[in-house]
Amino acid sequence: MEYTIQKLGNLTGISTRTLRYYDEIDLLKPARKSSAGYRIYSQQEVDKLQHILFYRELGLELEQIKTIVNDSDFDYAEALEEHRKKLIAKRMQLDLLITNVEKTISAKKGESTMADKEKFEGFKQKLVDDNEQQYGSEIRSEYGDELVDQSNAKMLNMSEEQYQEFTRLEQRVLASLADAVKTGDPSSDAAQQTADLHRQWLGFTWPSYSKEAHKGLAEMYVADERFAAYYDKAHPGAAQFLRDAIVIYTQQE
Amino acid sequence: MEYTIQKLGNLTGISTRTLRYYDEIDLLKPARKSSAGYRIYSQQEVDKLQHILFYRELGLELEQIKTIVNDSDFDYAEALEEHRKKLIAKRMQLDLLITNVEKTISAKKGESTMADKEKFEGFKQKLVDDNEQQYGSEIRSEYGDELVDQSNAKMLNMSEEQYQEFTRLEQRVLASLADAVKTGDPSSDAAQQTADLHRQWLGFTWPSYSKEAHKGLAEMYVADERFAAYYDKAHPGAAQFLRDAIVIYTQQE
DNA sequence: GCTTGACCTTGACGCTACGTCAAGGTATAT
DNA sequence: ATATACCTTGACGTAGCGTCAAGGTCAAGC
Repeated sequence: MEYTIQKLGNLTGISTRTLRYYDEIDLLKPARKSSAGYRIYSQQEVDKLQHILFYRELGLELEQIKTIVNDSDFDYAEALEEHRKKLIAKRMQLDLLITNVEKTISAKKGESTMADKEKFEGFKQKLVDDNEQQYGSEIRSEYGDELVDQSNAKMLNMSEEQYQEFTRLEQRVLASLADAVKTGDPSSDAAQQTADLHRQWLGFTWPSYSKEAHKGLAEMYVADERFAAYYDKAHPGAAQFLRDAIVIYTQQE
Repeated sequence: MEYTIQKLGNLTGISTRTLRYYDEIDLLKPARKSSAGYRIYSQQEVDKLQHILFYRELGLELEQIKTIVNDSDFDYAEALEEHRKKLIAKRMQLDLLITNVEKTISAKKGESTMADKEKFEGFKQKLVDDNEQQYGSEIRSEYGDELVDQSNAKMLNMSEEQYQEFTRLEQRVLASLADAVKTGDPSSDAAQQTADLHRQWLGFTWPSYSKEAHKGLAEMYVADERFAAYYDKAHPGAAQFLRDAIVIYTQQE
């Protein structure tokens, strides 16, 4: 079966302009051209187009897609993982935006008592600061821990001390965990202390404590490899160990 | 104080090209031009630029900003609210994208037993369906339940990023609550929106949603002083208010 | 064989918000 | 006078097409 450009367009829901563009950038070339210069596509191109659309659906850039569909021995996995990171970074930026917009809205609505000018100045300053922070972290790496930490701090709207307290506590959890894991016993005092620190740490971000939630989170620590990696950084097997300790901890009392 | 283009650029961190561009599109014109044709900006323009940058920071398009800063009697609130909705819609699209990418990654890793072709076909179909759903729901309303549910589904396998997402959502609940409580009306849109955010937030830690459980938790918010203290931090009486809002929310429909 | 209408071609501008030369004039200090 | 820093306008490039525009081709009906 052969298709003219419009036939193919109707089949796939892609505009003829787009198909011509894909031809132009060497992403998808027709099988041949008719004597009058018409583009003729065959089944192979239909299949290839489906591949292309698949990746386009995932938000990849056409240049990347070109590489993927042309190089048969391309590392899809890595490309996708890379792409995922980019998307997540984007989402974090969006989150920042949304928060700022919401702040602005509520400030505009709520505190008309405040001198408008003054308010504005405050916002301006804040945004400038935000900007610098963001910019700085962008330079550091694509989206390193810093950005995450900073946006967290900002978002949490914690006071600075609180935030430091929070991160300190996190460090203490890690340190304590590294220590406890050496005992090899999740029911040991050291391990149970770690679990308790972990509970306190949770208190910063969760409004309430429940054993079930705590245990649920612990399960996630082993189920999700990214989480696991975070804790295993402290010591190999630490995520598993922490899970066990928390399970015991939540069964207590 | 008067500024040449570069002076102004250094003052505000904006490139001269950008300033020239803003002149070109009539967003920010210099106060006057020197005899040699140099752009001269005065204090007024500095202030206006700050306004512009403020809105730009919020992700508004320059055309919109032009309207806002030129029409003195413009409805900021509505424009911002509109913008917020757009951002949220974008974020949900991003969430879907991320989900799809993750699905693809895990499928590639996990089920290499499946014939590649077959797998692909499935995905294609799935993506098409997703697409239609997405498109459909976008038409139905700005962001219908489907999208919310879909993004919820993803959250159930919480990863590290998702955990951060979770904490951010929590902050949004608080911000929204602080805003809503000022209306004094638990049935107001703002209050109901807060309740809805709260529901979404629950989705992170509860395997399934039920109105009863939701309402039960709300009751606890006033019964237990620790809960109350947490929410009252946002605004005195906020816990009570949130309870009332959730009760109304769960009675809906 | 001619007309009509549907389909095809290439070419080029438009969109967003600038970055980045390029070619040439201006201000200031030495 | 010269070096240097600064200014101007003009124009191309970015991603992924949408949207004319001007003109050639094909099948069908007369």
